[in-house]
Amino acid sequence: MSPPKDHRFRRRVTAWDVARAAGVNQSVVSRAFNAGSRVAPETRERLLAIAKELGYAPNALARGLLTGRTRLIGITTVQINSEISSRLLQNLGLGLLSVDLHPLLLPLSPQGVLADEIHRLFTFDVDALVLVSAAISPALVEACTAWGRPVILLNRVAPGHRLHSIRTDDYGGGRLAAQHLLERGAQSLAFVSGPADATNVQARRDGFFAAAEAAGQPPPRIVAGDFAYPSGVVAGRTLLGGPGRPDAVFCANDVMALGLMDVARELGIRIPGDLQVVGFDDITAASFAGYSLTTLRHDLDIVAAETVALLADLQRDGEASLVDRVVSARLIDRRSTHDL
Amino acid sequence: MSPPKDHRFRRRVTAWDVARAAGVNQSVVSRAFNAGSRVAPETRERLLAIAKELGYAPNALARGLLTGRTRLIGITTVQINSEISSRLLQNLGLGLLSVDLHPLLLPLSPQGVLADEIHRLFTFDVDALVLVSAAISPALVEACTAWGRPVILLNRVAPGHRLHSIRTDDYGGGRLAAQHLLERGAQSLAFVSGPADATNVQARRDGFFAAAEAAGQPPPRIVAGDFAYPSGVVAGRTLLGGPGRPDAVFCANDVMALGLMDVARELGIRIPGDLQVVGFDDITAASFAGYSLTTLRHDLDIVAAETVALLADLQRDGEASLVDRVVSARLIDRRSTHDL
DNA sequence: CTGAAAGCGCTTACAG
DNA sequence: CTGAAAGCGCTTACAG
Repeated sequence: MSPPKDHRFRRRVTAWDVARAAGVNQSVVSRAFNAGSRVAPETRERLLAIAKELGYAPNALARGLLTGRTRLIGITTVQINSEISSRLLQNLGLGLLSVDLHPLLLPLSPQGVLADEIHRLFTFDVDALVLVSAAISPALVEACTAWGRPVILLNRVAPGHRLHSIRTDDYGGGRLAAQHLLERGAQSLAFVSGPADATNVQARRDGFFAAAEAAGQPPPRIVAGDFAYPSGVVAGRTLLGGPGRPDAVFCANDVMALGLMDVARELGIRIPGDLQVVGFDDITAASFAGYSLTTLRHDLDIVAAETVALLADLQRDGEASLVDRVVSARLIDRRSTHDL
Repeated sequence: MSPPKDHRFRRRVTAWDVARAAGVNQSVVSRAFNAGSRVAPETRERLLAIAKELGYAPNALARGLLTGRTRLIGITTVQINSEISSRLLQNLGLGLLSVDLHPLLLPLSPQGVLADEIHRLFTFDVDALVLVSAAISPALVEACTAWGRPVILLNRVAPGHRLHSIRTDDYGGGRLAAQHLLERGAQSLAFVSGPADATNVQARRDGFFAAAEAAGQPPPRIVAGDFAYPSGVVAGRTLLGGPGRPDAVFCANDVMALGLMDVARELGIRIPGDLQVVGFDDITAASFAGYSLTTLRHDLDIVAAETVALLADLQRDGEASLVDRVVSARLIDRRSTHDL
């Protein structure tokens, strides 16, 4: 086989250049860069040195095309800019790099339809897919199934499908919230909800209600929210402005809880004296001195680490038995439920 | 040329399958998928229909290998989990997809050395590189220069090098902060700084000091910070706890300003009556009712849009003249400097 | 307009 | 242990 002709667009340093400089066949260069291959140790060292000098490194695309393993992991996420998603993405990305896997991103606007866009990742031949906090539509499940490679859902579930799932225990977190509030003497509970299509919000609510019922409480009052700060303010005005004010509120996320706390401050309602508040997420602002919000913490490093471990296994073994890992949420006890 | 044999690892649907099903040559299938190529319109339609049925789409890796354009854009960022970085990443990613470019992520831990890791992106043959708020070391500049393809710095500069730069006007923002505070009657200014290696912090400080001097003020007092909330609290205690308390503070970012405001609240110092505060970034929490922080807003959508436009140009033309775009920061006037 | 062929940069059986 | 060759899935001159 002969060395390649000049490239149309640009000239890269290739294995042929190294081979020529070393006076060996190109395939030997390839072997020098593949741990498993038989090469004379001194040959390998010599080739590696020449490669370094020439600035050569194997082209990952060509390798991927040939081996069927691109080491590319498709990651798709709506709202990278939410604190939880972005922290998860950071942890995940760092973990992937540590096992020589590379995140190819497919960010989606909230209005975007994932099932339509997902094919972009397929054309790049990603080895696996990680869906971060994305809504899982039937069309999406179908596309993933037809695709035939591993898919991991983060903080979402799609029961009855061959999709791996790694997630925070939202139900357990909801239970903890109710138990904690009741232990501290709460008499009338309320819940501020999130977007209707987020399956994890439902789980948080269900856990909260179940624990309340188990303690002999009537069903908590529910106020709608959409995860954003202003909806927490609105919920606060609704719950705290009129008669029948609850003495304990569990918000489906922290940001809304902060809005509700700001309303309480405005109305002169003392926290935790007159009102206890619990959030979910443990965002940075929850620990600010001005709030000190008790909340349920996602263990995102665990979620990320488990995801990376699973992906590394899949690279080795091709397939793995279906994973459904639930990471428990931890209650972070702060002043919004707890006087110093 | 004959159709390929069975693949070692898995069988994809290829252009050959479509060609066989349609009774044409594989090259015709390729042309059907390339807008610029001559194919009989009816042939194209027929092929597209068959492709759809078979679930065929051209493999982006093979295409990239051949054309020298992968449509992959390397994006590297330290701390995706900071609100500004993650919002920038979200905007950027969305913009890239809209021009059929794909973000390959290289996240870095704060201790990570970018110059060492950057080669990973080179092996994937990315068409260009975008560095988000990364420290630009000489080694990094050298690696990028040797690589020879376009590099865009976001919110950083590296004067004297062939690296494009698109950034917020930090200096101008610093000036605006000082002017705004002085207009509102501030008598003694202070500045809470950020990490020493962030070039944008220096620019904010320089602008702030320059405008103070231009107004005949003595140089503001400086307190060190590191961008994190606790350092804002410490700065607050330092500045507000002792004698010679300033009546106006400009913080290098919002998070520290919030820490300082929480200290003021604790000490019973009224904002803006006794103390005016200005931040930088306009993070979500700055607009919370409990803070209502006046701040300088990055126009991240503009930064992202300009970046995408530049990358799209580069795809078309190969090279472009060096871009150094400065996007002005906008003062967002809230209650921390302004009674209702 | 379509077909046959070369080639992108690599990996991996297959000989020797 | 090394060389020669085939092939991953595509694009693009080159003929006809």
